[in-house]
Amino acid sequence: MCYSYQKHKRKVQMEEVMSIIFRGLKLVDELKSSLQEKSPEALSTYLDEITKTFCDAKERLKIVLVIRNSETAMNQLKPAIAACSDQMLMQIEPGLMQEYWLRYGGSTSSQGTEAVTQRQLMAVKGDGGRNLMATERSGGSGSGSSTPRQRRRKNEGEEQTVLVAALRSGNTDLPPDDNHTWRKYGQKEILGSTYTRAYYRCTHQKLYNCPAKKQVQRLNDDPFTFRVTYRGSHTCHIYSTAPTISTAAPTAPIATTATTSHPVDYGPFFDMAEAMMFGSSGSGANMDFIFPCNDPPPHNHFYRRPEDGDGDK
DNA sequence: CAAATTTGACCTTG
DNA sequence: CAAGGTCAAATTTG
Repeated sequence: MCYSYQKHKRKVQMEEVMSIIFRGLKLVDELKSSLQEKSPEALSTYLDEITKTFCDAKERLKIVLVIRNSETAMNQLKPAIAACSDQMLMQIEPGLMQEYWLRYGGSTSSQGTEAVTQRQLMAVKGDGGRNLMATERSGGSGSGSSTPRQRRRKNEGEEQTVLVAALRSGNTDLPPDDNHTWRKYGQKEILGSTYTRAYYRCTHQKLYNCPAKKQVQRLNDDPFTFRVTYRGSHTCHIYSTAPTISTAAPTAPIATTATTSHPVDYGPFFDMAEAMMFGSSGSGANMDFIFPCNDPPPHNHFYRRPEDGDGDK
C-alpha cells in the first residue's frame, strides 16, 4: 500500500547518492586532467576532498539499504525487489544515470557511465594467483604435537569481499545469511578492529570436499555493516534445481570486490537476482521458493556430483 | 548422541 | 616476531 511511497523515498535517496558520487567523479576527472602540474599540497587537498565525497556517498547508501531492509522485514512478499544489488539498482533506473551525467557534465557515453560508476563503487583489491606450493607439509618441525597438520596455503585463487548491512532490529549480531550453510571454525581478534573476525567453512566440506570459506567481520565504526570475504567457490550445490533464494535475508550487498579472475559462483543469490531482472517478469509465481531468512526450506533436492563418490574426503 | 560452536594452541606468512 | 588463519579438544546445542 505504501509501497510506492517507499519506492519513491528510496529513489530520492538514491538520487542523492548519485549526486554525491558524480561530484566525486568530477573531482577525480579534474585531478586526472591536471595531474602533472599539481603541487603535492594541491594533490593532497584533492585526494582529501575525493575521499570525503565518496565516504559521504557510502554513508548515504547505507541509509538506502536500511530503508530497503526495513521494507524487506515488513514486507516479505517483495524481497526480490528489495534485495537486489546496487548494480541492479542502477539498471532499474537507468534514466537516473543518464540524467546525472547530463547534469554533472559527464563526457562519456552512457555505457561508459556505468562502467566508471561501478568501478568507483567497487573497491578493487588485487590478489593474483600466488605461487601454489605443495599442499603437503613435512610435519617434523618443532613442537611435540604428534599430528602433523597439513594446512593449505593461503589463497586457492579468488577472493571476493562483500559489505552487507545487518538488520537494525533484533539479531544484528547474526552473521548475514547467504544461501549456504556455514560452519564456524575459528574466531580471531584483529589488530585495529573493535570486533572479532569469524571464520567459516562450508558445512559440506566433508561430504563434497567443498573448499568454500568465508570471513565475517563488523566494521569498526559501523556495527551494522559486516564485511564478508568469500574464498573459494562452492562445489556443493545443495540448493539444486529448486532455487531457494533467501533474498529476505538482512544482507544486501553494498559493494563488491572482484578479482580479475573469472567470476565464481557465490550462491544462487546473484543468479536469481539476475534471472528476475532479465528473465520472466516478477509475477507472483516466482515467489514460491522464497523463504524467511535463516530458515531454509525442507526441500529434499539434495544431490551429489557422481564423481565425488561416497566416502568422506 | 551427533553436529555445531568455542577457544587456545599451533602454523604460515610477511 | 607479530598478525592472521586453521586445527582440534572441550563444550554447548538440538
